[in-house]
Amino acid sequence: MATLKDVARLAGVSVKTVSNVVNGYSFVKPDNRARVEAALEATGYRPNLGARNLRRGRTGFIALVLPELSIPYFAELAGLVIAAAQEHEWNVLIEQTFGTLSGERLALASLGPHLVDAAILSPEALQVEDFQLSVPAVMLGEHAVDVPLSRVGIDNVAAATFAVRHLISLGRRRIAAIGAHPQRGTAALRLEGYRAALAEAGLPFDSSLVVPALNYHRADGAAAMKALLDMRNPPDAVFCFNDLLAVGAMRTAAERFVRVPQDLAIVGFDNNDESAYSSPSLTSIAPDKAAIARAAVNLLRERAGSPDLELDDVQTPFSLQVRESTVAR
Amino acid sequence: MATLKDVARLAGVSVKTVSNVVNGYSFVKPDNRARVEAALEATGYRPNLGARNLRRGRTGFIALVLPELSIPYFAELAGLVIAAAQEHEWNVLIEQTFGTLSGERLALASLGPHLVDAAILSPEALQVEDFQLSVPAVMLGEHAVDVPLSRVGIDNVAAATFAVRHLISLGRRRIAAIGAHPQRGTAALRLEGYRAALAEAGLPFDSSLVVPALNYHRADGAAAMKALLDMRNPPDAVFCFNDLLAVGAMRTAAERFVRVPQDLAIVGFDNNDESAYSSPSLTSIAPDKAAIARAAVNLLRERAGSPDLELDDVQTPFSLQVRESTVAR
DNA sequence: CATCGTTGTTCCAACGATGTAAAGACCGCG
DNA sequence: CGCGGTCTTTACATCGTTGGAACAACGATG
Repeated sequence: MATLKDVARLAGVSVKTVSNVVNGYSFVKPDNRARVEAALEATGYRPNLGARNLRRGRTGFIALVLPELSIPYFAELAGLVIAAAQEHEWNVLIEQTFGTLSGERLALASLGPHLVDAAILSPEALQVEDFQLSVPAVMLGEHAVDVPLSRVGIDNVAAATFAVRHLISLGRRRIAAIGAHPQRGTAALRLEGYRAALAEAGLPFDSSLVVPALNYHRADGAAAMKALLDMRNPPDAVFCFNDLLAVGAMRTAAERFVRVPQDLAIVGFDNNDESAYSSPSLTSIAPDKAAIARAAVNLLRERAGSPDLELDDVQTPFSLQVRESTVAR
Repeated sequence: MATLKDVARLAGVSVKTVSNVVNGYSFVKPDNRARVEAALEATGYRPNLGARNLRRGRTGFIALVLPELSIPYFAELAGLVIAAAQEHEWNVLIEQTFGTLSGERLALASLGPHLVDAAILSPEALQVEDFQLSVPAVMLGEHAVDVPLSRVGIDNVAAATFAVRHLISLGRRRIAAIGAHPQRGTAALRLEGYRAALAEAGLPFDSSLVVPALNYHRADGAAAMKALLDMRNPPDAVFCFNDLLAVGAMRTAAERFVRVPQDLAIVGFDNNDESAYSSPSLTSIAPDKAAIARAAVNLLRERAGSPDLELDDVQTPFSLQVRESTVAR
């Protein structure tokens, strides 16, 4: 692998002149520049990023800390973050926490300024005292406790209200919610939006219709739905706090021969790619994931330059994708 | 951020002694070791990986080059690769190619030895002449042309034969295939397996039942299925070259009120997480993804040590998950 | 007591790049 | 012709780390 020194020797100039050419410094004599460029071409020189970054005091990496790549929402988001980071010459390092406190702490601990310039976090269980980060960071989504970090995401309360309002507008009156969780900030906010929509329509809040979910996987949604269908007076609609829960719920409904949407309307949250292709297809709150990714990376760029900018809260747009799980073909 | 120098000053020893302690060198006097360890603790020292790797001539990163993280198979695999790499102190850098030749070339070009120690590739369109890699690499899956790389993956021909044999054993006689592709190696092999199973059962090969797919997304499967159902003599079973195609095909079947599996049995390939929860759930070839990830990382470990090991071909196990898309509840 | 081998420590150079300062080339002007 | 200023290039130090050589301390040995 060619180094600056090799190129310099070949071109008959100093190492620094080559460095100047590589970095686009203006004051290089045309014939020297030409010789250097020829030598660069001939050797196939590629800068050693480690050395460059050591010298420049940055690493060229950002971390993306998320629960699991096997969760479609995070996989899709990760792809978009990688693309957005690439435009700013950042490489993305993905750390999986599996949603556990220890996993998240481990990931955070490995995040030194020597490894990454900044980080994007999607925490679920972290405590306030854990947020002693040594690099600028942005948080995606919402957290249960107030945390000294900038944030990017949609307005969860508004989105949840919007979703439940949609169910109400279809004439549903016994609307359940799946996904309550003691620690997750987003869960609390979506529940709040659910209650707001009910109140707005003058519908009673029935806590037996709120089913908690320890995880947000398909299996949890299926289990929660079983519990709801076993009730003496089952719901005529369900608002699920993410699409995986909704997919699980739909699966249970199908197994029990409950017709969706006739007997039971279902709304999800996240608008995973798969939700447009299920049978029935799933109505879902669709956050603009690309906007989230771009906003997060942009925030980090500002923060990485000037570390002590004040906290920001970027609200990205969302919409409701209405599909067959609430409105039959 | 504390450096070795800071720690050395605090402990009253030389930089190298601290380095020795950090790297577990045996011959350090107990009291010096103790003082150094105290100083390490006090300063919260974390080695600068960039500098360390510059000196050691390695980077601590491996690249994972894949089409898209939004494709569940790759997302699940990426998660497993990250986990496997972590056990060998490797960080994973994900590069997305979007399955295009230019995207793959771009990704390969950015893979210098200064950036990564090794790479795991999932190429789709690359030509033989592109495989001039400057780092050890392993390929996942199969490639259309012979390529000088070690390989990890399942036996695609055997798996495809197994899948189609299953359809035949259910009494299906007009079995279609969705996913033929001029460039993809896996497509050619799966097609070969499909033909082998037909031949074995004495069934005729009908090329009008083989539908190509330019991409392997859900939309492509849906479109291909439409074409099949529009035939004068539509098939009674479909073997799809991946689960996304199968999901798309099932969607089309549902829209046309074709009953699965009664009128049409469907088998997929990859066994995505979502395939267990669709309605009907999807029968699919299930490669052992964790085994693939582990094998790939292990191969790279050997190759990174001694670059010119002979090519290897690791066959990982697979099974057939039988579900409702071929056998009704 | 000189010598030796084993331990323990330090100094120096190097990895590949870039910032700084200073030196060299070149120009026009008085 | 000498001076000052603008280009252009170079030497050197530096980022934080580790390998190697050199050196120092030590008890044991002959």
